[in-house]
Amino acid sequence: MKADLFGKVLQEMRKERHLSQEKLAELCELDRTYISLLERGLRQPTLATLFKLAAALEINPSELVVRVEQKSD
Amino acid sequence: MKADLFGKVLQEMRKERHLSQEKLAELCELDRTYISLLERGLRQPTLATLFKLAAALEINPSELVVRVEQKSD
DNA sequence: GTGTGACTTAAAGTCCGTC
DNA sequence: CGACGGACTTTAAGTCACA
Repeated sequence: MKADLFGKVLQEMRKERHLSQEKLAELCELDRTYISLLERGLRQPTLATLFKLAAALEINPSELVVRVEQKSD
Repeated sequence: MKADLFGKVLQEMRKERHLSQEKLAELCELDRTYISLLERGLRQPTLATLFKLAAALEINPSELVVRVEQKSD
């Protein structure tokens, strides 16, 4: 599992929903720049952060993980 | 999402496979005491750790998360 | 609207051990 | 075999000024 896979998935999901990093950050109550760090693969989320992000994206946390798995192939 | 849900799922999955904490730790190259901390809900895994654990349990990472989601209900 | 570096604090994760 | 503790190192969490 490459370190930046999650970030790419996150960015894709965010853009599919036409959200800015700023707006997403607001929705999940995280810092804008932290979203940026995640998308660039400079941070790996904890499970708790994954759940927050999934909630903001209105998706099941497991669905987010599925997308990461698919990218692993 | 309660803090100890993941730990319970992890312990269930481990026991289903008749693995000791020590053996699981060896399989995923994590510390023996850390598995214990996870199962007791005193630590939350990062995404990378989730993938390691899932690999050792021979399950998809997303399946692990699904189990956590189910417990949330 | 985002990238980036620097930073502090909290938590992840290790290693030693005892019971 | 697992709970638990202490001391430790590494990394995530969370924020900031600035480009």
